[in-house]
Amino acid sequence: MNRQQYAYDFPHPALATDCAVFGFDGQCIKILLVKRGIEPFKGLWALPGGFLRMNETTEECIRRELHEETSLSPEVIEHFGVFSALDRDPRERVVSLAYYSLVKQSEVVGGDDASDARWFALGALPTLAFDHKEILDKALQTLREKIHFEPIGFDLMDRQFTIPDLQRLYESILGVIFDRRNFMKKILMSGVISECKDVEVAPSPTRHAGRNPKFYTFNKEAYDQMKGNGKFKMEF
Amino acid sequence: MNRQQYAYDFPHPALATDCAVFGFDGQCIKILLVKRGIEPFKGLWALPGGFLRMNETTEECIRRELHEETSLSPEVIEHFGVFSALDRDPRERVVSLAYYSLVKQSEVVGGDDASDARWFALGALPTLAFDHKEILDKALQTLREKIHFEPIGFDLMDRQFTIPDLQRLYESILGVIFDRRNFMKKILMSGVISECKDVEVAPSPTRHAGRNPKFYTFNKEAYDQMKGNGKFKMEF
DNA sequence: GCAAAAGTGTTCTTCGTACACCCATGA
DNA sequence: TCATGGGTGTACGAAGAACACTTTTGC
Repeated sequence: MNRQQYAYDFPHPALATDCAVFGFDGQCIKILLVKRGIEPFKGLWALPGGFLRMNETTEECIRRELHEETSLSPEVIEHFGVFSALDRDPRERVVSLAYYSLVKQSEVVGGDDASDARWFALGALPTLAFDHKEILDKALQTLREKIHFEPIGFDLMDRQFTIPDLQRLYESILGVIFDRRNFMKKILMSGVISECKDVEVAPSPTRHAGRNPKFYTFNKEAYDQMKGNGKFKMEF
Repeated sequence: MNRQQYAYDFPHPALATDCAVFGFDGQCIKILLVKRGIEPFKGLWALPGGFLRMNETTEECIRRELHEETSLSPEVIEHFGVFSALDRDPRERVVSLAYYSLVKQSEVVGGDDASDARWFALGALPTLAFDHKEILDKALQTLREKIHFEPIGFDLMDRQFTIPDLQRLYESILGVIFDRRNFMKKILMSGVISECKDVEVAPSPTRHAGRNPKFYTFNKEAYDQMKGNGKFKMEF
């Protein structure tokens, strides 16, 4: 294979994408990391991602890399920042476009048991390669800011979910405790969720006692309409 | 000069930055554009910006380009998006990092009279080069979303400002009309502005009649403290 | 039967909103 | 003197916050 076969009039940095993938297991928020198989930082854990190809946009790039490295094809992938410190990659100048992704439990197909991709709780993160800790911190900050005002919590829940589960999600992300009655009232009054008539969900393996909760589903049409009107309000 | 002197193992896109610069003249919000002196799109208006150099971060890049092209060194420059369509630049594959900037009237040093940089009202935009109309639209959308919950309006006002001016700014950005008394109450109750004892501002040239308004200043320390507490609230 | 979790309503307070008059200034 | 714009307070309604008991289920 030819080396140095791509030449330009002026210097070009390499352009990469990295993605902080968030998931929720019913109790707390988790991050998906992959173990690096090559140098640099071989053996360390890193955010999934890779270099941009010339025939794809940056969002296509991160979706391709995510699928290659973790078998995921999440609905929600959003750009949130640029990391361009001069020495962030020891090989050459690499600018990284940072994305976050929100995946539902039902989108996780398994396959990450014996592989080199694993979910980590926020409190038990390993040492990360490159500046990925910094990227992850900013992703978390972005997630916390957005979830105050936008209904992105639903993107982390399965299509059918219970309100107590949703409350645990919010509490896990924001690090606070809400009153059950007020939380339920606020969610129901927002008008964007509706009760499921036919529940198609297996009982959660994490449930142990207590009354069977009702299941709800997110009503995207209602949300889009209210958002268009400027009538949507859900603040935490 | 040597051509094609920079070579790599795998193809690299060019990386550029572009910035939507917002200003407020006391009546309505304006955008700073520069006239292109070279092909492609020679003679058309464009957002200020340019290619990343290898010895600077992307934020340093957009600050340098902005200073070179418009003589501005604004306090506030924020990244808000990536534009990476394959054919967005006819010369070669160029990925653009999009920034917006908020400049105070007092930061504008003049110098843009006979030059190729001009302020345009939102309703009187010329045809823009590249995909810069798309970038500007997304910048505006980002500005409108942020100003709902964050005190970025102050970044467009001089250090000392009047509440009616601030109200005009909000109304101009959001395209709505507020009740004067309620607007003033909300701003004052937020606790982040305080009345100026010694006013050092020349009377506005746009004023024509009416009582002399009071001047206020943004109290950044109070804001930072309230933001840390999670106690800050100012929603429009 | 007991512990753990989920469903449900009311009161009080706070905040948003609607609304009208007087005063200072420039033309 | 008149037109324009800025300052000020109140009353009503909606939304948020605090708060306890009952029901269902697994062990």
